[in-house]
Amino acid sequence: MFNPFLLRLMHAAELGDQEIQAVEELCRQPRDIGAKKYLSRDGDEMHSFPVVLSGWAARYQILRNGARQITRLLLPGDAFYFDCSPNGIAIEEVITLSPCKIVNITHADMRRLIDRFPAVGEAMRSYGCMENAVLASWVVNVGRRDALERMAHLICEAHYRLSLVDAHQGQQIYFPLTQDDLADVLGLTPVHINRKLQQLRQEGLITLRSKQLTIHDLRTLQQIAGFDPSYLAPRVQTLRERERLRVIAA
Amino acid sequence: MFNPFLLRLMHAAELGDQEIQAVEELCRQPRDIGAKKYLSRDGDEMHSFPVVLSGWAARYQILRNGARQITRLLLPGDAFYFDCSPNGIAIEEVITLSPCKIVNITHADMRRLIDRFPAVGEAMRSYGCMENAVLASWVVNVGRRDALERMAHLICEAHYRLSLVDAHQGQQIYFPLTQDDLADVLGLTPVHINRKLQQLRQEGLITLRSKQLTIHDLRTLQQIAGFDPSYLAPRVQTLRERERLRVIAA
DNA sequence: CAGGGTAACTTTTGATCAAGAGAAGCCGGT
DNA sequence: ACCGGCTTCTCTTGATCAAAAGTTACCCTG
Repeated sequence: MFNPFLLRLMHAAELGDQEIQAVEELCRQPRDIGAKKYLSRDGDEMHSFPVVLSGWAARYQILRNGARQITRLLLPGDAFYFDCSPNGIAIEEVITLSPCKIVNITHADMRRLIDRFPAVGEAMRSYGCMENAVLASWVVNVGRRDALERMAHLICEAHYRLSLVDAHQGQQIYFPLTQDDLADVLGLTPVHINRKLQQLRQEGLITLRSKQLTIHDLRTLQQIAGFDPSYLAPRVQTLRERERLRVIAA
Repeated sequence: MFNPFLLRLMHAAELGDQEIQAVEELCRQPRDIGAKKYLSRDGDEMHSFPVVLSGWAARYQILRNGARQITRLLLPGDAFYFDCSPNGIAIEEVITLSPCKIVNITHADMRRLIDRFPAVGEAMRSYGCMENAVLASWVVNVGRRDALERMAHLICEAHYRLSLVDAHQGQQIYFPLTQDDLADVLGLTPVHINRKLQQLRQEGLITLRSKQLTIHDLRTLQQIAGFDPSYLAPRVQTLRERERLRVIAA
């Protein structure tokens, strides 16, 4: 089993063998956890942060009127690292959307690691930039795109992000969001999601059945969404590095 | 003149005299810059990052259809640090919304500083968490709040963030956003912004004239917005530290 | 038989279009 | 430096329209 979190970091900065080994070390004891379990609750003191090694999770907020907005999707390789207020208190809830493999890394361990290997600190910063970019793209999505464009953009984003940590990823991806979840990601109602999903299906762009999403026409989907993956693109790698990445991912 | 960037970092982590001095060192050469000037353009290689010492700036994206969405407001003390793709290319544009005092810090300098003083690295991480939280709250704002609530929330956020770096801040704040800008922050049209602004005025909650915003009834505003500042709250400080902060801010 | 998905219909919110009033900067002239 | 007068942003308001939300009920499948 390869480690998608490590892969993320290697996309973000060049790591040597020692660094790689040290990161692996921290991911030793993953635990399996079911769908709809909390990884963090509002007000928790975060001595450690969860890292998703497989499965999907979501960070969200609930408003007074009961409305929910998902503010982030945690896909394999994603960490809940830049997600607490400066006083170390979790400000949002995180829930698994599917069965997941999770490892918890203490902030103390991470700090020690960064002190020893500055490159890891740089990789985390870079990872933070990526997260920040995704978040900003969500603001744009919800703020300025209509329902169909939002759906298309989300699908493109998910597909691209998954492809970064799983080379075997084809046009068929595991997509465990229910229509209710989608509504809470895109700031729409479930009924509306359904309609727009229909539209994408009718136009022959996707099929989505029992959490399997197949993309038939990525080009058109990107076209609709105005999707440009450069905001997620990994740093340019040397040939040797790319080779090593392939070995690790195998 | 105190340094709001330093203040931000001190809210985020406990810094000693040496760290403080070293940060001050990096902010030595601020430059004045007018309104509507670019601090970063799409595709720029970011060898350094701008820090806003006074004035307002905004990060935004433009869509194919010409629509603009502001994804972040840079207030005094804010840094454009977690805002490039992993390959170091700026992915969004940043423009000043008012005359600003800006200092550019090279990534190389920052890395050296962090290597020497891990506490600064921790402060930057913590600052990143705050940014991330603001971004997430914007997703919620645009995704699940109606026009009036969004306006109210933005005002509460701006007021609170400014109060963190300027102790003299009262209920009257400098608020240079035009109604067009507001529209692009909140994902609405300028016309609609105007109407909702009228409503807030008529209800006696605010006055806004020539870039001066006065908040008459913060409580009700927060009520409307469902605003809870804990996501922005600084880490708890010791009494001695708070004293020192006051001296620095004076 | 419950949860998730679909359909039809009504209502609301916010967008669009258009036109005019203020305000603020810019210019040349004294 | 001071002053009209011009241009260009901003802001304001009304009328009309479309997108998406609310509501309710039905269906399908595990």
